[in-house]
Amino acid sequence: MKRGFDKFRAFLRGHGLILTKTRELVFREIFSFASPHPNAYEIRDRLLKKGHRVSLATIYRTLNLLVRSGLVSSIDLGENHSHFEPERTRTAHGHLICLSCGRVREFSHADIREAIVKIGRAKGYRLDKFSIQVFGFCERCGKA
Amino acid sequence: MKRGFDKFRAFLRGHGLILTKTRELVFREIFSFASPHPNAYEIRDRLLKKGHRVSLATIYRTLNLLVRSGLVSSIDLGENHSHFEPERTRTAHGHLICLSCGRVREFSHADIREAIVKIGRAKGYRLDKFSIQVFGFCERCGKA
DNA sequence: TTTAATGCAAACATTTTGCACCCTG
DNA sequence: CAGGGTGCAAAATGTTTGCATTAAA
Repeated sequence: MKRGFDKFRAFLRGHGLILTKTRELVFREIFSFASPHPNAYEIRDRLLKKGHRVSLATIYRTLNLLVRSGLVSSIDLGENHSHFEPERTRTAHGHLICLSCGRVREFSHADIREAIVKIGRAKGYRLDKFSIQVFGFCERCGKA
Repeated sequence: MKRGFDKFRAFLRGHGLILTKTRELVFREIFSFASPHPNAYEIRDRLLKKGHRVSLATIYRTLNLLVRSGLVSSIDLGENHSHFEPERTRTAHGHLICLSCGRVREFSHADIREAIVKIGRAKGYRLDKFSIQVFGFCERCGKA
């Protein structure tokens, strides 16, 4: 996503930070959607497989920058660590997590989004973002 | 909630476990709603103030039992640890979290609940539970 | 050349676990 | 008395940070 990358560069510049090779690698890995909701370790491993050795410390630091810039959001999939995904305001979506096999599917919810915006407005909040996690058993696992 | 307590006792019995004084204390603390979404440390401190010294290990062990029994749900409020609250299927609600002051308010969403159930059904999932977190700035903090 | 970025290891925070001892049925 | 429960301390995660070194403008 060229647009996103430019935004990242602008964010860095605006904060007196530099666009480095490493930051670009992390950015591109997330925005490649190679795995839809990677965690920090997955990002590290994927980069390593491509021959890029980036430390977890740097990955976390870059992830924090991306989250602060609004380009990436950190999501909770019911595990004990964070997952990350490109922020896509246009295509509002939630996550459907199978409690048995762990599979994560997305679902869109433009209608739900509207309902939430309305709720926020009614309570006087300036909304930033929201997330929805739905837990259950997928078709395959549900047979049990 | 008498009903809930009976359910806890039944769950324990059904798993060859015992209802002890300590487990009852943790259960009652959560269901007292003294603080609406306590984390493990808050539960420990509240019990301590009432003169009950319970170790964090036991609190976590009991919380896990309560979550497994379906009586309590673990929620993510955007901090780095879990919060817990009594499960209330009837009064479906989400959490509205202020990014500035951290205040957490609840909102009900019977309509959203229906939309989600419909989505789950369409995808062949047997739903267990879902959670919605909305982040923004509350009226007071939004002025800035 | 100057300032920030990186890797490493140590520090942190949260949660889990092993083990000796305690309680409960 | 037997089996699970508890506290303590140690281990296991996931994430952040201090510091010496490296790289970018």
